[in-house]
Amino acid sequence: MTIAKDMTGGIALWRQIADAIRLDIVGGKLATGDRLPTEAALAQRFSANRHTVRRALSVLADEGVVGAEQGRGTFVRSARRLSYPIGKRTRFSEGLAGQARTLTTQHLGSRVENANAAVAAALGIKPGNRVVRIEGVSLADGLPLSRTTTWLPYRRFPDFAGRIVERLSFTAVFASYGIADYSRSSTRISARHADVEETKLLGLRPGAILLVSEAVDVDAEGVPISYALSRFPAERMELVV
Amino acid sequence: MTIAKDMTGGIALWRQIADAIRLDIVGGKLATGDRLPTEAALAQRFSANRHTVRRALSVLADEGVVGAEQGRGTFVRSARRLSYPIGKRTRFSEGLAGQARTLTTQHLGSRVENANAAVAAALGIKPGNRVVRIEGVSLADGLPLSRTTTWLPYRRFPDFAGRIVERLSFTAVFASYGIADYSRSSTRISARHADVEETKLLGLRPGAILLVSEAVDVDAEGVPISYALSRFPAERMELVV
DNA sequence: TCTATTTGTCTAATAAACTAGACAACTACT
DNA sequence: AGTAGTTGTCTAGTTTATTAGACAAATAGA
Repeated sequence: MTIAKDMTGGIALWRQIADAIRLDIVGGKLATGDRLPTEAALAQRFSANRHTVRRALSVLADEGVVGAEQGRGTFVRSARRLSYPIGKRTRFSEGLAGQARTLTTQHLGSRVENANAAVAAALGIKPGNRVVRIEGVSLADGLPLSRTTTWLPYRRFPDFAGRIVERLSFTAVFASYGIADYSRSSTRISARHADVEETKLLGLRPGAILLVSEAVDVDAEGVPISYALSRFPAERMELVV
Repeated sequence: MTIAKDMTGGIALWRQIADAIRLDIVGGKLATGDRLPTEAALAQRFSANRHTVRRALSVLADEGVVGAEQGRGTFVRSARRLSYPIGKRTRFSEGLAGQARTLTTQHLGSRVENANAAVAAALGIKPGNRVVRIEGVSLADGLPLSRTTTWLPYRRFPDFAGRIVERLSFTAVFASYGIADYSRSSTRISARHADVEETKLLGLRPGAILLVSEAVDVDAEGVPISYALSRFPAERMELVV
């Protein structure tokens, strides 16, 4: 990975270096326990000052990705990235089972609002129609994995918000509405920088990159039942189709 | 979209503002021809100086996303983002047909090398085995859409490099090896910043975000035939499953 | 024509990022 | 004990990003 020497892209040099090293680690070039090149060597590799490299390393140390030991070197601490499978039958908890010890979902709140153009198009209803909007965050072993906003048609699921706080999973609440099975109709994937709220809720550093997934689930008859906008930290997650 | 006021994340303020406005445009909040808020209003919205906003707008103007007109305001020029479909039968040219007038693929070169751990695992061969590596860039209406590196087992496809320059598509070359049909076995999707080479080849500005797709194609018997690492500019493309 | 609004351009000052060099503290090895 | 190599810390100077203010140039509408 080569990086841009001229700071004309609006990404600070220390961040480019941190991203490049993190990529070597999550990409498998450096395994857990490996010693990184010395600060001097990294400075030469990136054509940067040693202090700039140190700043990048201190960021990675704060993330828990590496750890420096005076006199010995800097070592890789942890190197795992979770995989989130996407397919016809995508279920959140099933997909990540086995990759983490504990998996929790926090419901941050919900409200009824009028559908904007994007939500209406996804759910196949008219803009302005009432929809239930649910905000949530999911965590694996205490580490935030995704920030999700879900919209559902109010007419069909008037008390969805009330039921989601009792039953823990969307699957269970859908079942309570008589929907035994549902499937994924489409998933759109994009990427962008995190904003302030996402940075806070996901425990990221400002400037982190998010994978953004927009998914529509349909019932057995093919009628849209939910539109979910999920944001995953790209440094901790990858999506698998 | 709220942005981080304190520049502690290594992303320059003008870039955060440019990203936020671009997101409003490709996300549909602003349509082609719409007038943006005035520079003063944007400065207030982002709690930044007008000059910082102007820098963000000049970047978007260079990208062709907006255009400023003295005395009148700044207007949205183009707002489209191409969708790249991913599924069991993913074919590059088919997927984008209809979204662009012209679709071209440039072959940047190829060579035979030894498979590293990642490539070997994807192709189901031993690390160190010989593989053909092919570099390419694809363009829609002259605008770069993806940068792809493909690895194939040398034993099975010794002259793949020679044939790809004559026949234009991978599908055609596979057919010349007697592979009438093939399908996508898995696709892993992640995101990161572009490096210098990718920035140049894709015609991006430093610091642009890439969607990274790692795909394995298999023949009718399920034997891996290719491992492709594609990088899409997140500002111009989204992936649809 | 006049006026309010908006983008374009210039100068200047402050804050942050980056570079440079020197030396201390610690480790591993001879 | 001595030495080479590594990370930790300090000072200082340069470049870049950001803010601040003023005014010119163009537009639209009264």
